[in-house]
Amino acid sequence: MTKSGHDNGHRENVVSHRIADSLRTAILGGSYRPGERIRQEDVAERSGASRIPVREALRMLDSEGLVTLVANSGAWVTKLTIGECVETYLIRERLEPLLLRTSLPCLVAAAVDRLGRLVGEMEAGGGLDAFMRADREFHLSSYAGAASSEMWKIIHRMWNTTQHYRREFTRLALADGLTATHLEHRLLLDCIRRQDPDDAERVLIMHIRRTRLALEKHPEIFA
Amino acid sequence: MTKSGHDNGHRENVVSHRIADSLRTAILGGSYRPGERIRQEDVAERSGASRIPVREALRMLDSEGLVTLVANSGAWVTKLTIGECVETYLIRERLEPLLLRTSLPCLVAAAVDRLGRLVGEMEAGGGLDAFMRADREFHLSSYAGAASSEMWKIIHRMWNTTQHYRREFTRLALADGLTATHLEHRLLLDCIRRQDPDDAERVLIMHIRRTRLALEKHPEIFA
DNA sequence: CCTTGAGATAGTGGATACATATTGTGAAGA
DNA sequence: TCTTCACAATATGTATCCACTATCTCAAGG
Repeated sequence: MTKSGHDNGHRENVVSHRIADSLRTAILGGSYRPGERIRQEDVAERSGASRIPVREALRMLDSEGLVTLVANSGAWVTKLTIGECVETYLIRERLEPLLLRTSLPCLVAAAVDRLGRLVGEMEAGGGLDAFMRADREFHLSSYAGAASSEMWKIIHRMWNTTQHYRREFTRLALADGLTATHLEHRLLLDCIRRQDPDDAERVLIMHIRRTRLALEKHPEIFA
Repeated sequence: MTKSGHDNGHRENVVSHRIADSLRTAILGGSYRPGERIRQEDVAERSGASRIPVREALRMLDSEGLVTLVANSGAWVTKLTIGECVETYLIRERLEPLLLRTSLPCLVAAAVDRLGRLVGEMEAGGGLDAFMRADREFHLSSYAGAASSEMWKIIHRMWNTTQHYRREFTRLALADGLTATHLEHRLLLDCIRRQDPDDAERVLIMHIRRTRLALEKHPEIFA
C-alpha cells in the first residue's frame, strides 16, 4: 500500500464522473427544471472541461433517466408525463416492499434509531426542503441493508427521476399537514423495530399506493 | 421531404449506436463470454471507427448492464454471481406479472395466435438455440401491449443481463425435457386467451419462481 | 526463497479541431 | 396572407493527438 493507495472505495476522480455528480445534484436540487435543455458547451465551459467528458456525463445521467438524449439534437432534463409518474409508483409498490424485506434483518439498532430521528424531523415541520430531505433519507436508509443490490439501484433511480414531481406534490400536500403520511411513517418504523417483514410490506404498499392515488388528483403538476 | 427524409422513426444512423447494437448482439449471441475483456481499440479497429464512438457504445451497454466499466482500467462483459442472478429472478417475480397485467388487454387476436405458435415451436424441440429464441420471443411478446413503458425497459434489460445464464441453465434442463416449463407456457397462454389477469399473474409468478428454484440447484453455472 | 519497489508498457481518459445534422429565419411565389 | 424552399447559424458526432493511470516485469534486498 506504499504506492498510491488506490483503494479509496469507488471514489471516481475522473472528470466525467465529477461532472455527472455536479449535474445530478443540480437537477435533483431543482436548479434545472424538467424539459429544460442542457447544452454540452455550456456545461463544458462552466466546469472548465472539454465537451467529451460532458457527453460521457450526459450519457450516464441518460442511463439514470435524469436526462433524455436525442441523437443529433441535444439533451433535456427528463420530463415525465403523469402516466409515466404513476407507472413509477406502481413499480415502487411492487419492488420497495421486497427491498425492505431484504434490508430489514440487516438494519442494526443504530440505523433504526436514525430512522426514528428522521421521522421526528419530518413531524417537526421544518418546511418543504427539510421534509423532502428527511423523507428521502428515511426511505432510502431503510433499504441500506440491501444497498449495492440491483434492486437498490432501480429504486434509487426512481426516487431520482420523480424527485421534481414529489417536490411539487409535497408543496401542495404540506398545506393539509401530511397527517396520513406521518402516521404511515410511524407505523413503518414500528414494523422495522419489530423486525416484522410482512407487516412492513403491507404498510409500505399502503404508503406508496396512497401517495399515488393522491398524486393522480393533481394532474396540474404535469402541465 | 425533399432533402433527406430524416423521419425514419428512431433509426439511429449514429456510429456509436451501430457499434452498441453490434456489441449487444454479439454478447447476447454468446460470442463474448461473461468476464471477457473488451478492448476499445479492438472494437474500433474491427468496426472501422475511432475509439470515441466505441467508448460511447460501451457506456450505453454499461448502462444496460451488459458490460461493466471500470475507470482507467477497462470494460468487461458483466459477470453475475449466483446471488445477483437469483435477485434478478426475485425482481422479475414481482414485476413481470404486473407488466403482463398491463399488456394483457392490449393483446389482439393476431398477437395471441403468434404466442400460440411460439409455444408450439418450443414443444417441437428444435434444440437449444431454437428454444432460447422462442422462449424469449414468447414472454417478451406477451408484454408487447405495454411496450415502451418504463417497466418494459427494466424487464427487457433483465432478460438481457441473464441471457447467458439462462442459456447454460436451459442446456442442462433440456435433458429433462422441460415438461413443467411447457405446461406452464400452455397455462399462461390459456390465461391470456381468457383475458384473465389474476390467473395470468399467478401462473407467471409460479413459472419464474420455479425456474429460480431450479437455477439455485446449479451453482456450477456461475463457477 | 520470498517480498518489495522502481521502471517499462499498454490501454483508457481528455483536449483540440473538423465534419455533419438539425433548426430557425427569411425571402420568393401562389 | 399563407406556404414552401433555400440558406445560415447552432449544436452535436467523430477523428487525431496527447496525458495519465494501472498493471506487469524484473531486479535488488532481507
